[in-house]
Amino acid sequence: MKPEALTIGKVAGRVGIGIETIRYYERRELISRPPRSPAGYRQYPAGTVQRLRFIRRAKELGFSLREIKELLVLQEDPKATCGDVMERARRKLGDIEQRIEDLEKIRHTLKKLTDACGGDRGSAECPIIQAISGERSGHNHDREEDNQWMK
Amino acid sequence: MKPEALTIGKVAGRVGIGIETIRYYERRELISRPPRSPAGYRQYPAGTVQRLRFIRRAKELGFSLREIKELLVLQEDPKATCGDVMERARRKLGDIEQRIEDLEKIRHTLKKLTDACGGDRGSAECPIIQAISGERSGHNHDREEDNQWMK
DNA sequence: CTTGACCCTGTAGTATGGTACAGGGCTTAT
DNA sequence: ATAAGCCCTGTACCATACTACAGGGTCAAG
Repeated sequence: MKPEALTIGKVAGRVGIGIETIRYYERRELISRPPRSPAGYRQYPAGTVQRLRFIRRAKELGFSLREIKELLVLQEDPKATCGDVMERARRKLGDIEQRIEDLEKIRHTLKKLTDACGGDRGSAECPIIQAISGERSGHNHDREEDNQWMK
Repeated sequence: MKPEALTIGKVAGRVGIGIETIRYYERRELISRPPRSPAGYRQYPAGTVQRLRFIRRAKELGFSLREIKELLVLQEDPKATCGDVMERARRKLGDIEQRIEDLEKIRHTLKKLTDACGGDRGSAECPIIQAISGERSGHNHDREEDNQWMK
């Protein structure tokens, strides 16, 4: 008896994900089709648990399943280099930094808006509503679309 | 002839969105069903253009269509106060700040990882791959799930 | 030998925010 | 009067990452 042969439920338990998720990953080809028991049950080698943890952590780093699949291919390709991996990590880093920047702009605008609002008044006169409506107090009548009001 | 009565195409053009999007917003009840011409064409009052711009800008601030609908309801409710609006804006601000924080953690980890990688070596020995795999060099064998490896 | 816990496939639904037809009807300029 | 260019409804599809059945088979304990 090998130390291997985990049922899907055991694997799910060890990784901390659902059974359906594992089958989903199989369909998405992030893990390969495991051998089957005579009854047709999936029999996973211990390595699958590692692989699924890899997937989970890569997800936490913001990689999509599609990107994780690429990473897994690289990991197993003897011709692939560390540089290939780094390139992807760097691209993702750039991605993340861009998203942070975008969110910072939003944060800034939202902060200005909430600070400008006393909380009294009716909602129609609310400076927040008015700002979103485009009635900027600085009476600049925008020249048709393409304004970047959040600045 | 009133100054009103815009066809859906004109409205879409003025706002800079697609016709299908406007019909989608109608289904989502972000805009109300406009009156129809004898032939069944939608006839929009000029206010709809403003309303759609409101929607677009609120979207830029990170509000979902569901939340925007709430905002639009507040805007039209005479009993609603500015405080109701501010509450939503503040919640969204908190949201955004949380997302920024999460992304900062990711950014930090990703930066460490890319810095640790020379670009030489095969992909299997890549420190990035190894870190995601859970083979931390600091040989701390994690006690089964619930580790926060990104710290 | 029965019961409950587990496994199987296949399909469909969730949420989000649209986009893309198909198969018609209307309008407008020539 | 005819063709281009609008408009209509209804349905299906895109991506993302699952989740939830239905309807069945299998396995282990008592």
